[in-house]
Amino acid sequence: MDGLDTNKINEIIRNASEGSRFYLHKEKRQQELDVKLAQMKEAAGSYTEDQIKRATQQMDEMVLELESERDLRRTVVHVDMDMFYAAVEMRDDPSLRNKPMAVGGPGMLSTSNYAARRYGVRAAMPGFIGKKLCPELVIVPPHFDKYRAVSRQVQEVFAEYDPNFSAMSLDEAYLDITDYLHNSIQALQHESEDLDMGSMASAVVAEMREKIYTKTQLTASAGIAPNTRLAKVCSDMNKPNGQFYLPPDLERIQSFIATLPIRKVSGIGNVTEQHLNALGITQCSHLMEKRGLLKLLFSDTSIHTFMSVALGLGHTSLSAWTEKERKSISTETTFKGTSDRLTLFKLTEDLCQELADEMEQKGIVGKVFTLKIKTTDFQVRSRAQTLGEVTHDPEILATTAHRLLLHEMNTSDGPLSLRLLGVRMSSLMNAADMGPNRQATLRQMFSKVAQSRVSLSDAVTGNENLHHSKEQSRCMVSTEELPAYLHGSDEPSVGSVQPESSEKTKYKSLGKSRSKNHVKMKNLLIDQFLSKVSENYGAREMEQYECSVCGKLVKVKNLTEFNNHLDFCLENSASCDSDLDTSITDVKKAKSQNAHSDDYNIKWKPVNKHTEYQNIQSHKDTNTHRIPTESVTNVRSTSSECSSSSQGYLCPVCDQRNFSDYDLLNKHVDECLNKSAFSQMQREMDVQFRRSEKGINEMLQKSLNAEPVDISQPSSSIKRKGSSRSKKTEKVKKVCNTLDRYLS
DNA sequence: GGGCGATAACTAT
DNA sequence: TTCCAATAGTTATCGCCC
Repeated sequence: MDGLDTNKINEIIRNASEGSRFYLHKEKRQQELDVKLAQMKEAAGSYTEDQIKRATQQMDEMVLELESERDLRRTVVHVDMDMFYAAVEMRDDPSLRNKPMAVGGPGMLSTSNYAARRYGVRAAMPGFIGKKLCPELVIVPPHFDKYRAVSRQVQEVFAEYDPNFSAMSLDEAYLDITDYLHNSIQALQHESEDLDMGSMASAVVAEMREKIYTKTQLTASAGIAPNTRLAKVCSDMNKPNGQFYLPPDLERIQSFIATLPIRKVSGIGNVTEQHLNALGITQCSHLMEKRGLLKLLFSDTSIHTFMSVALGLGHTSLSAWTEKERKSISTETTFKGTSDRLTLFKLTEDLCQELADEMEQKGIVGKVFTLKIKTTDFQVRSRAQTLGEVTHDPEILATTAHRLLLHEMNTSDGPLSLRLLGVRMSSLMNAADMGPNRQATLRQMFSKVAQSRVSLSDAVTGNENLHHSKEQSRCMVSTEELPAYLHGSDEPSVGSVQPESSEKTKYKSLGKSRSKNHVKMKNLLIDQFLSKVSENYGAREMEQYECSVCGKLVKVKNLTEFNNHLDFCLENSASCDSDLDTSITDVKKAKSQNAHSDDYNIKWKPVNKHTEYQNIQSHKDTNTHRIPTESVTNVRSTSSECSSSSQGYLCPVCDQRNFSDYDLLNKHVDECLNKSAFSQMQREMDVQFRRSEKGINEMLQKSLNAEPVDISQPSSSIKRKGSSRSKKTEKVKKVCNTLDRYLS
């Protein structure tokens, strides 16, 4: 690209973008970087000679170690199709061949042909600027299906030389042709005496490029070197339609590397280049010269990379390098900026569906969900949440995404106006590795509830730290807001405790297929639970206790909650007359009667285990608490006379009992949830919640006889429940507790 | 204080 | 007349735990 008037090009680009939000943002970023660079320079100047000398010695050890791992035995090829997308378009439309053209859209160009590059039009440039640089520029929309088809043809050629080649993208791949060369040389040795590996490699690669051309009418460039890093640099040396061979010779490599501009190295981009430039490092040999300074200024990972570059080292095994498992999967979309909540929620949901589909198709599930947003001012933010379990369920992703998005909306100054939304899943694993029980079991569901509570509160706490907002308690995501926004309603039902109204419509409308019913059901439970927790408790820390009765780790807000859990556990295993089961069975029988009973005025009968539980207080410094075993062993010995297994478990969905085994019940409930229509299920569950709550309450009233004790308080200031809370709050809290019990 | 998981931002292509 | 992407890996930082 000699003779390019870069000054003129830069001026046109500046004129075209100056004043735009994008440009302003870019300038701001550069200013921030400049500050960092200045700080770095200052730090660099402050080191004494002695410090640098010592750092250099330390680096020498690293260099020795790296050098000892040098392997020059492999012949690696990097093949890169020339201006791939543009080349395909030009091949298929001869009228484009002599014109400056680019593939892309008005928003962004993917590739340009060499005619266009003369005007400064290149990849990653917006189309309108391309037009400014070159008014006659033809912009062709991309045809990915076509590129994929061509790519397959090219890869067929690659496979002839290395069946285990690594495709980096549609137009780029690494090949290890060492074995191919050995075989060829053996086959040819009878004919010629002086076959050296170098000319053989060059000939083989030239032949490969020729085959590609014959097959596709497209040219490729290639680099041949002892490792991937060098091969990549070499493929750029004689572009287009050329190749470059760097022999496996230490001296040749060193001289090749020495004058190589650092920016030519894959992995060193704009920002890293600026960092290094600030220290006077412009070519690779400088990296070695200033290694002491680098050691003092950069992270271990960075200096390791820098030294590898300086030595001309790289990967020599493609399989070890590229066959790493995928670490994340994502999708994102840019749109005309909007602050319309309904639109943003809908978009988010669509993205989640898309991501879920792709994950399902690839057979992967993930555990960490990340929402990415870009404001109309080009500010990029990401918000992540770790899910209770691995999944690729679109509903779970969407629910999580909505929570995070809503939180951003609530914490933003003024309306949140976005131009990009993205969703990403990481911590991936193969869906097949999840084992036979792919559906969430009830047990998992319970743990999911607990974990969601923790994650959510963590997420919010994280945000508090970020924004230092004083209004954070208000920011606790109320999932009850979602349906209102999703349906365009003006009235988010924040704060209302009416499980029958808002949530039901929400999930009904989200529901698309019956097979997803169980997930919806679980989401519903979680959301009901979460919204109430969030509303009443704010984002407080959860604590974990080990229940000596059921043996599970129970996550609770405070000891009172755990107290309640223990009571339930103890009562449940000790109860010979099966009050609980009866109460749940009664639910079904009576479900037509007074389904909307609003009786939340449960009078929790006292649990006079105060003295026993006080011991727990001393363990409060850790997050996991263990109940003194003596205090429960007694209870257990009495209860063992009448274990729950002899009683059987009741399916809360269909009324079938006789499940002697918890896991059997679990499976059955999942099936049940699948079978029934969702809306009906929800109605039933709602009724069951209340009835079982009532039943539990009655049961407790019968069997317990002291006032409840809030043991999170010092014994001298034991409070009666509700004494310091409003009636409504108290009521809601009880619903929460009941739900907790029900789930446990 | 090291190891590690969670989260957010950065960087490269 | 308008008008600057999409995807994924890496790194930094914080808090928790031992």
